[in-house]
Amino acid sequence: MEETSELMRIRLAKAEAMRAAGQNPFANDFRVSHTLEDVRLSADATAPDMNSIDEGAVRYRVAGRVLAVNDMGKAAFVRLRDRSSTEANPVFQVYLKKDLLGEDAYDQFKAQVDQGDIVGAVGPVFRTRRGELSILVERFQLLTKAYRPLPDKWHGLTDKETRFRQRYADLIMGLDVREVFRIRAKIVSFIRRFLEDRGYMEVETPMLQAVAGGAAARPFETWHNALGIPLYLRIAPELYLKRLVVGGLERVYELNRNFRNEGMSQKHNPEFTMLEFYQAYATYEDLIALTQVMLSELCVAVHGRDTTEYAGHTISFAAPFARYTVREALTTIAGIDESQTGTLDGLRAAAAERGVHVDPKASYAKTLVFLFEELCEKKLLQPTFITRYPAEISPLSRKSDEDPEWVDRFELFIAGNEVANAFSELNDPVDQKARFEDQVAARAAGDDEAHPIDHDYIRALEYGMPPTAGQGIGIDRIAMLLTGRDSIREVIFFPHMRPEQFQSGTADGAPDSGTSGPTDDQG
RNA sequence: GGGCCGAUAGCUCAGUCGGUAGAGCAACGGACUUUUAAUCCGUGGGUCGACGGUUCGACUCCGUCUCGGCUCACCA
Repeated sequence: MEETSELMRIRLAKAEAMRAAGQNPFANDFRVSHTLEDVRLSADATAPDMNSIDEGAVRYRVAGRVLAVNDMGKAAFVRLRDRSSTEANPVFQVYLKKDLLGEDAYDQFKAQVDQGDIVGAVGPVFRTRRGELSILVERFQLLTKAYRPLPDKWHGLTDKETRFRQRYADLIMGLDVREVFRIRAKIVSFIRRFLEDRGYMEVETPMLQAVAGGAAARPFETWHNALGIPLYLRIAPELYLKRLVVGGLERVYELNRNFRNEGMSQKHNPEFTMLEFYQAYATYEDLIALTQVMLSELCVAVHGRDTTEYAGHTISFAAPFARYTVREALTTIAGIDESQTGTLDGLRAAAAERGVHVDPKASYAKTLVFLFEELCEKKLLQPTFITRYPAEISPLSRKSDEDPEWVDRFELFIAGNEVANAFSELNDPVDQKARFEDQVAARAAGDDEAHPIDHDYIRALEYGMPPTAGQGIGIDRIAMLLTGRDSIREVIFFPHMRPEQFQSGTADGAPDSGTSGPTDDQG
């Protein structure tokens, strides 16, 4: 019988008492005229003291969640929070006086309202003796009874598991959390505007794909009953976006979710948000220029300046960003002799000298990139473009005109993380088919992340794709960077976690409701 | 997957070298008509993550498990 806490039972009883008195504890007949911040902005300079309120003063109709109540018997301050609340102004207080509100209404307020409830209040503004802007309440209404009590008003929610599982409670209490997601929303809308201003069209391509291509990752697999076939959640939209470029759309972008069935960490969530954009008649060099402008303007849009603080470092988005080839990075950043970076034996020797274990079966291309990731990546704090990747590990990239062993590709690193990957697109269908076949061979040899062949994509290229450059940017990582968060879970509303085990019959009785938990023999 | 750490009231935490637990906030009753984490007096609230073992006795010790955090590995 302890399924419902004492605190909740008391609140349920208060709602029942309201119903018995003909009142609705979940009313929806209150209209708001101003957010709490609107009130502050429109009245702050002019608010009179309580005894000087003009008869005809503006009446504000506000609503919000009750964060705290200071009850002084025949008067009370109620502190409200709404969508306009910020860390600078976390609550706005309204003042209830028994003589003004009326005895019945005031007694109802005291009998009905708890912290956490959502209420509406109407009245003129005034300034208290201590100088705080407040509303003198002439009408007060409980709009939504909260059955569950709020977390500690001083400490808020701190347990990360609870914060992520009950993001709603986290957002009620944590104005800094709201701010993170406001910045994230701003990032997304800025990028959309930025690309649309340059003639890009936003498109949506399949998330359920018969061939999960466009990247090297393990996909989630599902089953389509009607067609009787397996389908995969996309690991990237790349191949579909390029089909649209073949179709003549020339500048397209998609900003949406990808899914990868791989490990979770502070930097990886099974579903994550990726921007991909493609521009015909452009090269990866054009995208380098575009990316510098996009990111520095984005940073200014978010912070008002082109720098951001991350993990104790000031990251500057002032163009031009640093730029190295993979080999140059190994020389300049890891201190490997240039002569060693040109051969597999040289790379192996350099790795051995530094105590880095490399796969003895790995090719020159794989070893080169592996060593870059091991020795250089984490050191790239300021935005840095790394170019000239090996063709072998870039099956969708255009080979360099000067040297077909390399491709016209860059990755962008900031604060030690890869945030973008871009290249001039391979648009020769014969070459693309050959590269796919190499990948098929690699898969047969045990590389389960080798790219699967996509025959329809080859057919699309056979119609002719204009010379094109394309880029992917990890939006979650950009959001981490611009909000100073060290975990991807802090910038995703509902990060994936193992499902909670609920006891059957949670809130109110319903004894034989749940029990649907599989009673399996531990896996 | 490995290592380390954690799980005690609604929330934030303390605690018991083994004798079934405390504080603050929240709640409940009372006082208080300008408070600012309001204040003052009083009260209730816990299967101490789960299961097993040792023991006269386990919240505490041991084992297993669950969930989470950090970290390493993996992962463009």
